[in-house]
Amino acid sequence: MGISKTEHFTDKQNELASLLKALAHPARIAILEHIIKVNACICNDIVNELPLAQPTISQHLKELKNAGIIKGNIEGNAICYCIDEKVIGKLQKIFSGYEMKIEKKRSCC
Amino acid sequence: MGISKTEHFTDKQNELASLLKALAHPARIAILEHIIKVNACICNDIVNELPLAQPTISQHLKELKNAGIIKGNIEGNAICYCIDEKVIGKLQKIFSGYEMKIEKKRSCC
DNA sequence: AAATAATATCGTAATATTGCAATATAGATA
DNA sequence: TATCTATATTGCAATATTACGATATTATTT
Repeated sequence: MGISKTEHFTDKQNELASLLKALAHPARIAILEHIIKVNACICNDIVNELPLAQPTISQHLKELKNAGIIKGNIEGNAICYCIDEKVIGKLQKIFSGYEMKIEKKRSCC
Repeated sequence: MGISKTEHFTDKQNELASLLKALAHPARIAILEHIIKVNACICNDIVNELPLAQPTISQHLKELKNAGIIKGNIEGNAICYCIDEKVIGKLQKIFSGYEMKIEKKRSCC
């Protein structure tokens, strides 16, 4: 198949899975980390930084942008990308929540 | 293609991407959340809980187990699954780290 | 206005993922 | 030992993802 049966899960579960999928690629992690490091940069900086062709970088940036993880501002003929704190913050909260619940219970295995 | 050029990225980046991929499916999020909720359960509980066929659940469990997110103990003819705290803890720390770095800088867009 | 620079989009080939029926395996129980 | 119960594996069809060459778009520079 290759298609996920999203209709049976909660909106939160689908959203989280979708966010994680947007980050679940080493190039997109590398892009995220590079933007965090330099605070903001244009697409071409990333093309020079990573060993991938320009259309491939553009595609990865689009996915990160669609997920709300980064945002881009037009600056002349370039586009300045930076992190949108909200989504990373959301992920951090979700994993903190998981960890707290797991710590409370434990036992078993 | 469909193949990722992992050889050009750091081990940490590849590992994180791989972990996130293991969680990047609503069924696997639902499985994780169910196990957290009930602390530990056998595969069949999940089959009854989720609207997916037994082989599909088994496949998702395998991926979560390979990623180290859950672990399974044989109990008679059933297998008792529970969370391995280490990996969720690792993810929580990584996202906390990202958030701290982002908060420190900010500006731009 | 032409050339250049930065980015996006399209089309496509290679590969990966998802879901499940059919079947295998292994322990429990009658 | 035959049957039942729980889980895993195999094989396959449908779909998604990844990567990139070719090309389009848009703004800047000459």
